[in-house]
Amino acid sequence: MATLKQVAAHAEVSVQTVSNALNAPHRLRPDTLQRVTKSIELLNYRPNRNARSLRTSAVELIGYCVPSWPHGQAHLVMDQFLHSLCGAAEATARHILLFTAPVGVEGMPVYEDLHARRLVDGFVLSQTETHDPRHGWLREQRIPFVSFGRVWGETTQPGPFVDVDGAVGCATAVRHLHETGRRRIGFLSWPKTSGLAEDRLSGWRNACQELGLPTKSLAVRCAEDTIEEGARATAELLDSGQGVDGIVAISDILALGALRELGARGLTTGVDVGVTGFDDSPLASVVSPGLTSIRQPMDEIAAELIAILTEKQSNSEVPDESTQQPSSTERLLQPELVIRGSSAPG
Amino acid sequence: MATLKQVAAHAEVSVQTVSNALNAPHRLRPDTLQRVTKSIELLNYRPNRNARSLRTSAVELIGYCVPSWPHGQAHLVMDQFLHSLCGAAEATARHILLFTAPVGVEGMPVYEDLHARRLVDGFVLSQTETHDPRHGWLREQRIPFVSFGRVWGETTQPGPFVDVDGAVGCATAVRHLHETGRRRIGFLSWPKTSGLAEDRLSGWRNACQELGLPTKSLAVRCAEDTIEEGARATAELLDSGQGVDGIVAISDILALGALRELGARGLTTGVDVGVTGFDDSPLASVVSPGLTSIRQPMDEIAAELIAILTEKQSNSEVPDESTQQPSSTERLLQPELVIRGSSAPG
DNA sequence: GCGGGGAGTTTTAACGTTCAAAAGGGCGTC
DNA sequence: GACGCCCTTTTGAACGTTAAAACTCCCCGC
Repeated sequence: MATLKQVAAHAEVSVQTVSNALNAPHRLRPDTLQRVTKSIELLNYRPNRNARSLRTSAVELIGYCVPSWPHGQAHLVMDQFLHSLCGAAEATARHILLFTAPVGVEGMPVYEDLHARRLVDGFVLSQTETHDPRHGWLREQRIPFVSFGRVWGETTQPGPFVDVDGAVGCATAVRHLHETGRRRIGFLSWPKTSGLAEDRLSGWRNACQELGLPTKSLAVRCAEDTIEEGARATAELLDSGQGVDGIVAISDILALGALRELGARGLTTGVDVGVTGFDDSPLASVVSPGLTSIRQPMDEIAAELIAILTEKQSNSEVPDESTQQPSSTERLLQPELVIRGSSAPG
Repeated sequence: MATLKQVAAHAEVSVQTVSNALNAPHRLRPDTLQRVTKSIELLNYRPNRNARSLRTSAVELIGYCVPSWPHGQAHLVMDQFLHSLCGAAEATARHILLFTAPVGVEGMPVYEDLHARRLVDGFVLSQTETHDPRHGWLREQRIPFVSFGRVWGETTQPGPFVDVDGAVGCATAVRHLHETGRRRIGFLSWPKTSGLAEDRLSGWRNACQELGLPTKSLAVRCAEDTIEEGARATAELLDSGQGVDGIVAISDILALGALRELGARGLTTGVDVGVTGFDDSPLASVVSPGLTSIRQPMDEIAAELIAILTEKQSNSEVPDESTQQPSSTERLLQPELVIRGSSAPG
């Protein structure tokens, strides 16, 4: 494996010149640059990342804790997210390092250790919980991080975040169902303890009120995110005798439950009742009729996450104690409604 | 951030002694060890991984290419796999580095680059395809790797692998359905081009023949892995007039299609017809009745992958040109049938 | 002709760790 | 008491890179 020294010898220049050829080519005379470049190619030289990181004390690696869900409750869009995140990281010559850690504050020593041993420069957090303790902890330790998802239950966010406007997403779904002629639109939600759920619920309620649609007793809470619960809640809506003709579900799984219940009752999804889900998970396109769903713009999210994290790092070189302003970067991105058969004009 | 030097000064020993305290504690006199250990704890010292890697030229990082599927066709158990893989890596003080690459041989320069720049020691491959070119390429470059999944279509495997015996899995499913009283068991498969599918199909066929059950025209191929196709194939089976009372599906998605079709015909899953899926994806437990499914032992798989990769690395220190035997490590693990309502005694 | 300046290049000195070899100290042996 | 040996600790060098300072030309102005 060729080193800088060998390239230097081959091109008959000093090591530093070769280094400059790669990191600051404008400093070289054009002919020298060309000569060095040729030697680099000829010897198939690749800089040793460890040596570079040791010198510059930047590893260009970003830590991401792979979430461990209770069995059966899986993150159906995680592979999409990871793919986007990797892509965004690579666009800035960085990579993603995966690790596991206990949930909550219990896991913080793991984060701290990875940072102290210089395995990563910073972290991308996801699966934020209400009053998530990780953000504040990392902030105190001055460990760079950015969160995918707001921390619910706080008046001010404990750090930079990127999130998707779930309320707007649900409002869009409501308006779409309204446009296709639905007038009694129900909402399948989660327990009140979920900040995420309350946010999305508010989007549904506001949109309905704006359009002059009823909301009273049209929101049903599901105890867990299963097809079974979605079906049960749908049954509840249909049995309420309000003539429900549209259902906005807070997740694709619950929406699938709705589809099942409609089918069981001999109703035609997309004709008798319009249904939308959330996340545009693989399920949405695999089911039939296809499930209209609210898609989070993963590529954009990932790009913003990486951008915030990298600009944070370069800024943190001047950690001015006195003017320690939060200056948290906050990005709220707009989701996109992917329309499929489940909401076809009825 | 404390360094070895600072710890050494604090404990009044040389740097090397502190290094030894961590890497070869038996070399120190007990009292010295204790003094050094105390200083390490007091200063909260953590070795700098970059410096260590530079010196030892081992980064303890394993590359894994995050698969990019055509939209809609997702890897439902990827998060399980990644979680297990991370855990196994961490058990040996290693970590997983994620990256993206074009599929097939096109992506090999990315692998080569990561290895040349010393970002990773080796790779875990997955999503192997028939005649996958990656394995041979890596082998030629003498880049350590291990494959999750056999390379189908080869007479000898091009490298070490860990895989799950899909044939045995399907045979188990057949026997289970037989035990619960089913006598005409169909099989939902994929196109013939999939080596994976042929393997699992053979398991179904052999088990049926062993039990004296019919197989003729009881295997149906689905063009793609969707609920729609699963439903269509199930309809085909039911319409064939053979009195099918059991269905072994090659994937959970296809099984879901079977469930839907049964429901649509007023048949009760688990009573009239028993159904099994494959992978025990989150869907299996989220659907109702729960889907009996064949679970791949992810933790065990991951542990074997990491074990093979790490022993490979320590062996490769003696790359004896003359006795260049393949010596590929090959592990075939047994899957486990997770029984749920979809196959309840009928 | 000589100092000033700038572009291009080299030299020096790290970054934090580990390996190899050398040094020190205690102890038994003859 | 000199020698050798083992056990522990130290010294010196190296891993491959980059930041910063130093050096070398060469051109310019006065």
